[in-house]
Amino acid sequence: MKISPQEISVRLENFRKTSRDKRLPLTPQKSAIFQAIATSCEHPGVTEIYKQLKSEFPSISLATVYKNLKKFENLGLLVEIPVPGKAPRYDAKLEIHSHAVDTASGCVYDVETPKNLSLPKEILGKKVKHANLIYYL
Amino acid sequence: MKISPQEISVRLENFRKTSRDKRLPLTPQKSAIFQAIATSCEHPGVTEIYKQLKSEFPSISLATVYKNLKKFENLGLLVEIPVPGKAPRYDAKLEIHSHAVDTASGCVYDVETPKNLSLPKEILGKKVKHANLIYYL
DNA sequence: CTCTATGCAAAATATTTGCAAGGGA
DNA sequence: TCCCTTGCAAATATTTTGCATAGAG
Repeated sequence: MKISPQEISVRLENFRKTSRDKRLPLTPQKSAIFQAIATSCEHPGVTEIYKQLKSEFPSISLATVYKNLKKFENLGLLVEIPVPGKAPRYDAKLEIHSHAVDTASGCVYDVETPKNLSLPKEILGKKVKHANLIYYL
Repeated sequence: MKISPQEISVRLENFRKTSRDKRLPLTPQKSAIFQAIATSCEHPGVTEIYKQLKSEFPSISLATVYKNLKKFENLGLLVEIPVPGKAPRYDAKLEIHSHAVDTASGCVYDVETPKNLSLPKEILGKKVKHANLIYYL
């Protein structure tokens, strides 16, 4: 599953626009962290992002990654994808996601969401922001 | 949403049967932990379970709760419901079903699974044992 | 009797916070 | 200049592990 260059552009542009609108400084670290998520189909977690950026920013700290992820979430730029028994992953794609968890090996796979699944827009009077369908194999 | 007495019986019986089949001792703590989940529609998390059992078993340790939850999961007796930014909750309902997570309050609700959702029976050559659809509000 | 479970304490992980210095707009 | 951000270190929080003992089957 690959992300198209167009889709990546949309995500990055959205990130820059939001930063501008909220008058938030756009630092190299921030951009790199968001980009790491927006350009990846691996749904990286905190540790993966930290390790990946370590080469580009040798002095980057884990706290910076945590702080930025939290900020991005609050800004609605990304979504935390919880995976049972695993560290949460992050994704800049806001539509529904599906995962298949191999309960024996612990591996997590991306799978296509059923075409016939139409999500309710609201539940209990609240807007559905995101949905996660998890299969256990 | 309340759980019917019949449903609770089924869950507890399943728990006892599995323990017998696997020749696992059935201790009071274990039973209490499973029961706390099986009889609750609140989907308690580790801390809630621990606090709840503290009165019945003043010397129970958090480690025991963790160990048993992990064991129950491996036995397929319950399912972890991940909640973004919050501690995971647990659920003893094993059919394919859906949850709605209020990301602001952390509340977890049972909701009806869309009728039009037809799940694949197999993914990547492995049988789908269970599936969980989680909405984030 | 055998094997798993329990509970304690310690260790390992994971996440958050405070604060001084640095750097975008 | 004005804030926000960074990175370090320390503080917390969370989860796991080792081990001696207790207890179920």
